[in-house]
Parts: sequence; structure tokens; C-alpha cells
Amino acid sequence: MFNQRTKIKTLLDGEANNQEVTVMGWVRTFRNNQFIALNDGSTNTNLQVVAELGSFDDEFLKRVTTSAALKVRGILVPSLGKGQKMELKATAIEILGDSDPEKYPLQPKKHSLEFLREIAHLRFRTNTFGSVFRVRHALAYAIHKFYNERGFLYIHTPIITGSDAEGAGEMFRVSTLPFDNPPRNEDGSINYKEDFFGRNTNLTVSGQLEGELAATAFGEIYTFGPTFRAENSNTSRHLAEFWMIEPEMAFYDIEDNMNLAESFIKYLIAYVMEHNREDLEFLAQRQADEEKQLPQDKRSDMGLIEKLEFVLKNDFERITYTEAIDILLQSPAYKKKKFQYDVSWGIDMQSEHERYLVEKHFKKPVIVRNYPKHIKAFYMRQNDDGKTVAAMDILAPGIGEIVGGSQREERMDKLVERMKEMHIPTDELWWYLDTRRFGTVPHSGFGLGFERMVQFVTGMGNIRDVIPFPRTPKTAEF
RNA sequence: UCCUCAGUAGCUCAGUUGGUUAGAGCAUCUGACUGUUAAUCAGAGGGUCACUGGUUCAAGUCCAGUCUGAGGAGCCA
Repeated sequence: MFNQRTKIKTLLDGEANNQEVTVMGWVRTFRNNQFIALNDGSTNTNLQVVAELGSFDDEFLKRVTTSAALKVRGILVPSLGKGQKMELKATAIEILGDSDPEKYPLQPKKHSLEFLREIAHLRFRTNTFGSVFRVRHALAYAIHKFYNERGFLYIHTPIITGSDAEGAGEMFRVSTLPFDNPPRNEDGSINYKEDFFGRNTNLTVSGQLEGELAATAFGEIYTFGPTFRAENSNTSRHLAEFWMIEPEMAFYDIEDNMNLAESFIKYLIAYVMEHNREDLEFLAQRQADEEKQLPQDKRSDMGLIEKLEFVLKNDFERITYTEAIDILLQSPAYKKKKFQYDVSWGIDMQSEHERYLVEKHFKKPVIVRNYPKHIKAFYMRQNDDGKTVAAMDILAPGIGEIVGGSQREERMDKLVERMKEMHIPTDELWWYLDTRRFGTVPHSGFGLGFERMVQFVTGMGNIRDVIPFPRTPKTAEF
């Protein structure tokens, strides 16, 4: 058996007990020809390995370079030096993998996030990305834990979909047809009957419609999977491939839906606060350092940890769309004509408007509900006023929309009427409409953008830095 | 896709009104030192100035186009 190592985090959480242990990891720095800072990814804190002078051959020690992989056996002793409570006095060092220092791109210094994005295969070996991805993992785990504790079923909705009626953006086509000479119909259009699935297929933009099918049997379900949008979006909060959590619940109205979403977000934050304290503290420091370079008015009011605590302790603000528009119309920003886009009832609120509500007016997460129906999707439940639908968006400071959801239209006649108005083909979605034909029931659901949640918790400004290998327009390296 | 800004050594950046052989810090290499904490000290090597074309006696510097990146907008999670 090869792996008899102890993880560095386990050692550092314990005491220096003068016992012999074996650790394996990668060299962060080698100081003074004697002190090896070893990291194995279990924590950002390095273990100081001491190679006593004279105990190891000089030629051998030259191979202890940044990012070389080592297996070290030694005695865990209280540290003689200052910066750490314990250190490993090495009795045997084995180099598992050399690392050519002339070619290895990472140095023990600050690198720009842009540069690290170009070497995404190695950025895992930095403190920042170590913390980000440990937090990302913890959030993913907490998501399953949250729903499991509440009796929700985890449903795997398809990644390849035959429906292009989901209406959530441009789709990536899935095909095995030769693109230089595809089979054609007599009218010149492409003959998808010849394609792999015998029809036009795409990558999913949402698992919601399939989620509703499962919810109307199991009651409460959620999906957690990849989602694909072929939008040419170049922003710090959009990806072409991202992960989304979509719970869907029978017997929930919009109020129940908002309650679930709020307690969900708080649960995730609380989980990470409890289990990833060290990583959050590192990320908080990183964000604070970064913001030192910004002018005073661009900096966050609160530190990262303060912000998370604040979100945990306070209720989200809940307002209707109509109230949101009124607040904007009454705002000093509007009166001083600070907004680039005009405000009136019926507009689809712009980023600047949402930002104002969340960051200036309320200074905390805001749930806006009851949007005008003409700016929302066909499946949202129509309110009695004839103008609005039971939609709800959660807007988070610094991120914008983090959750989008609604109570679904369960009334067959209303749903079909709306689909026709919006030119959604009812025949293609026969299976979706069947849920309204057979035992229809009030139900609700929402989508939470996983990467946006990771951004919010880690304080990372660019969504490309919270997913291992980001897919964006013109970029699919690694 | 639109607007703005940027691209000079492995990294971060300086480079004046166009004018000799394009610089610094860090990293790397060599040597010294040896309880260091992004070790320190001395020395050395390292450049298709994003790419293509143009203006000019002369272009890192000016002009045009292209590519790439960042910030903002739209689309949204």
C-alpha cells in the first residue's frame, strides 16, 4: 500500500507529539536550504519540513524546487522557529515528481487573477484558488445536505434536450451530422431526421420543465447540474457552462417559495461559516487587500465575513415590483437624473436600478416579486390583477440576480392561452402540459446560480475565478 | 454584440515631444551565508516591444486593421 500519509490539516489541528508521520505534498518554497514549506491542498497553511544541514546530499536538495512533489517521513516536533507551532524534522525525503524551476510559472509572490486564468491547470496550487475550491466543494455538499434533510429528491434532468422552447437563451446544438454537407430536405432546410436522435437537439438551458414533472409525483425535488447558454456574454458574472440548482415543489405558493429560497441561501452561508472558517478568513484578507487599490467609494462597506454574518442575521427585504419602481421614482438618484435608463412601471429593471435597490437603498439582499407578465416567462402564474405574474427574483449585493423563480401556472386554460400569446409551441410541450391535465396542483420553484453563490460567499469579483475551467466566448482551454 | 481601456523579459510594470545598444523589482541560474517565514547578500543570463500592413531618414512610441485580455452595458443564473 502506497498511501499511508497523514493530511497536513490533520497534523496542524493536533499537537506536536514527537511521533513519526509521513506526509505527501507539493513544495511551496524552500528557504535557507533547510526549510521546506509543504502544501497538500488540505489547508492553506503549509507544513514546515526541516531538512537539517548536513543530513541530506546537496545535489539531492537542489531537486527540492517549487512545486516538486515530495514524500516526507519525519518526527513531528514543536517548532524551534517562530512562525509555526510545529514542524516536521525529516528523516527521509523522497522526490515523487521533479518540477523544473526554469519552466514552472508560479512564484512565491502575488500573481494577477488574469494571469492565473491562463494557467488554470496550475492555479489550484495557489492559496486563493485553494480556498475558493474548498469553499465551492463545501457549498456543493451543503446543497445536498439541505435538501436531503428536508425530504427533497435529487433528480437528474437531461443534459441533451429535444425541446428548444425553454426560452432561457441561445442554445448549443448537439448533432452528429457533417456540418460541411448535412442532409437536406427538398426545401433546402437541414433534415434532422437523419441526425443521431432523429430530431434537432440542444444542450439544456434549464432542467425546470423536467423538474416540474418529477415534482408532481414526488412533491419536492431539486436538480443540481450543468447548464449551457450560447449567449455572447462577456461579463464577470456570465459563463457559457455553469451549474444551477433548481428546486421544484408541489403544494408551494410564491410565499412558500420565497421562504425556501431565503432559508436555503442562509443555510449555505452558515455551513461554510462553520466548516471553512480559515478559508473565509484568507479570502476576506485577499478581498481587503485588493480593495486597498480602489478609491474609497468603490470599496465594500463591510468585510467579507461581516457581510456574510449580516446576511445570516437579517431578513431579506421583500417588496413587490410595483414598490420597487416607486422607490426608484422617489430616489435622489432618479431625481438627479443619475440613471442612464428611464424608470416607469413596466420596464425590465436595468442593472443600475437593481444595484441601487440592493446596494444603496436597502443594503441587503432583496426579493422582488410580482413582475409585469410581459417581461417574464410563459410558465409563471398569472396574478388576479391581469398585469403581473407570481415571479420572484433575489438580488444580492455585488452580484445582482442570484435567484430567479416563480409560482408556476397550474391552470391549463391560462397556461395554454399564455403560450399562444408568446408563440410557444404547445404541441412540442405536450408532456409538460400533461401535468396540468392529470392532477394539476399549485407548485413553485426557482433556480440558484451556483457560481454566483460561490462568488457571493468567497468575494471573488469574476465568475471565471470560481469555476475550475471556465467556458466563455472564445475560451474553452483545458 | 456594443462602449471604454490595455497588450514591452517567466511575472508585475517604467519607457519623455518619434532619435544611439529597450530598463527596474521579483523569479531563474552561479557563488556566499545558514533557524528561515514571499530568507538575505553579490554576480550572471533572459526581449519577434501581441500580430499584419502603412507613414517616416528613423517606430516600443504615430496611423489602419486583426487577435487577446480587463471593466461596463445588453442577455441572464
